[in-house]
Amino acid sequence: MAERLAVRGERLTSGRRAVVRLLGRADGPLAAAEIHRLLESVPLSSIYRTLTVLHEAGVVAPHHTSGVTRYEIADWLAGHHHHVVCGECGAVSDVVLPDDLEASLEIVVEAVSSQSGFLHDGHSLEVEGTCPACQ
Amino acid sequence: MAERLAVRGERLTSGRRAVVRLLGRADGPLAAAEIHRLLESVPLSSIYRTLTVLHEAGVVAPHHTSGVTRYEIADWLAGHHHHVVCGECGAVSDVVLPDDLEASLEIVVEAVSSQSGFLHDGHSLEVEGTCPACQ
DNA sequence: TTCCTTGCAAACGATTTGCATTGGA
DNA sequence: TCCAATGCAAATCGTTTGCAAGGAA
Repeated sequence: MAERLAVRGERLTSGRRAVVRLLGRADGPLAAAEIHRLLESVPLSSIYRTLTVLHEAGVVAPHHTSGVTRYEIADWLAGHHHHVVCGECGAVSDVVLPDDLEASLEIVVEAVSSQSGFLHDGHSLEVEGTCPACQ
Repeated sequence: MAERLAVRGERLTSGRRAVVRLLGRADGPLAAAEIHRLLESVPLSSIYRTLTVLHEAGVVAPHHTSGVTRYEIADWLAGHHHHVVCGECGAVSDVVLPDDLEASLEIVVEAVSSQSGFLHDGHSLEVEGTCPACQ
């Protein structure tokens, strides 16, 4: 993963390492502000720059919810999964599907992309709902 | 649909009607700025307010992509459908699935929500890809 | 006539950027 | 050593809001 940055002539500094470690421990995508709250020593602007670099290097993936952009470790590093988003509080939680369901989802995705003429390179199922805490 | 607003003590004015008509003609969700470009006479702030009111009344549904919020006519009025999003230019296009695929998608959604403990009230499959123009 | 809606401008929150300084390979 | 990364402050972008004036029921 470090090579992923090195190849692009970029450095894996302590600040960047801290952001990656934090995202690795999280159980859902995090917004820049949320990361900054947990990593007070790293200024917000550096977190934004780090997330941009990591995204371009394919290490993290952005995810848009209710006006804020949250990032998480990319699928190829953390494993493929989906999200449930709480319509009340905005909480996002990861869900991993059993292989058979993932397979039938893949069939649906193929259908969608062929019907639209888009070249698809990924998919994410976003389920809207109400989280246990808000119910 | 007009009643939907009337019941809430709100009015279906010419500006609001224009926004709804425009969204009805669009073949994908539109952002406030995009609507404003097509409806120059309506000030941006009124468009934002109109979209908020229409959302609360359940007439339109918000959709978050690459940092901007786009709105489209709600499923119960326009029919249930999904989106393909272009990773290059951000274009969003609607896709309607045949019943059998929609049924298998529903099974997957059930699995996701039961696994997460969320009470699910809707779903949207977001397929990321590259649109014909950007290929 | 009564409220709701509109317009405009100012306020806001999230994200980006310029520039001098620091630090990693 | 050299070039990329950092810190800070100012700028930008999408979106929201206060308030006085206009318009629908």
